[in-house]
Formats: sequence, C-alpha cells, structure tokens
Amino acid sequence: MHAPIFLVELKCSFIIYVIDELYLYVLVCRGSGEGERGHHGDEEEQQQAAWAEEAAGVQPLVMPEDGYQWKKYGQKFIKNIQKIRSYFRCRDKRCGAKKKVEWQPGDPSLRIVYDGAHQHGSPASNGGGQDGDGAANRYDLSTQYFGGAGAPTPQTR
DNA sequence: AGGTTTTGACCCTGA
DNA sequence: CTCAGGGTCAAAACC
Repeated sequence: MHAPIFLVELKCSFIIYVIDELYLYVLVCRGSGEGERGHHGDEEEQQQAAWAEEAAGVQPLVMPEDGYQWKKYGQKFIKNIQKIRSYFRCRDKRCGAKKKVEWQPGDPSLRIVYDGAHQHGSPASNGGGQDGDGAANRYDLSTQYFGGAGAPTPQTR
C-alpha cells in the first residue's frame, strides 16, 4: 500500500520517498559521506560524545534539514520496532505540520515521517524573508539517543 | 530574560 | 474490561 510514488536522491546521502501528499519518508544512508569529527571539548562532553557514538554506532546522526524550523516536543523509545522516535512540530503556530524522526541504535539510517502540510512558505527559500535560517535546526540525534534511550525510557505508566 | 531542549507523566486509542 | 503502546503536554534545566 505504501508504494513510493516519488523518489529523490540528495547528495547521495539521502533518499526521500514521498508516500502521500502529507507523508514523506526519508532514509538517510551514510555511505561515502563521512563527516569529520575531531571535536575536542570538555571531558564530559568527550565522554558523552564517546558514549553516544558507541551507542549510535560510532556514526553521528544528524537530522537532515528541510528548510523548515522544527521544535522538538517529545521523544520515545518504540520497543515494537526497537527504535527511538523523536516528535517535532513546526515552529510556526499557523502551521500544524508535524514530523517524526525514528532511528535505530547502531544503525546509521533515519526514517522521517512528515505529518501534515506547512501552511506557509519555506523560511529557507524565502527571498525577502526575515529568517531564512534553515541550518539552524541541527539535531544531533546521537546525543539525543544518549539522553533519551540510555535507559529505554522506562515509561512506567 | 527568553527560547529551546530534555525528561517524565498522563491521556487516548487499539487489540 | 484490561493491558500495552503511542502521542502529547507540562515542568525543569541549559544555552
């Protein structure tokens, strides 16, 4: 049923499947695009980064930018699929667009599900806009994994 | 001081 | 009717 009706390749790193008008699946495959990370910060940061890397598979997971600005409002470990899912919502209140990003610890691929359509133009492609900052929302998912799923979100309800 | 992100708890839906 | 899973909200901490 969910047959991709559209396929786009981005920089050989991203493959986007448009399943529906409102749903978009993105698979991030880190094959040749090796990002350098020789960052030296505090000891704690290094330690956490190391743990995060180890947990995430030694590869940094960064949410691909799509020109929109998102605000994270939740994260959960979906044990059914053994993946961590983060919930994002468009910064624009007028816009009811939502976004779910899920990834598997130790797996460099991401799956992004767009829910709903934006009611405004892309801030990044706005010629005379005010913001136009599409590179602002960089979510390092690997660190999030460390914080959110270190203990598979007990969620003892 | 303001805004954003993170974490935990609560609520709702489906099986 | 009960249990489990998923999603959202709210408060606290950090930048």
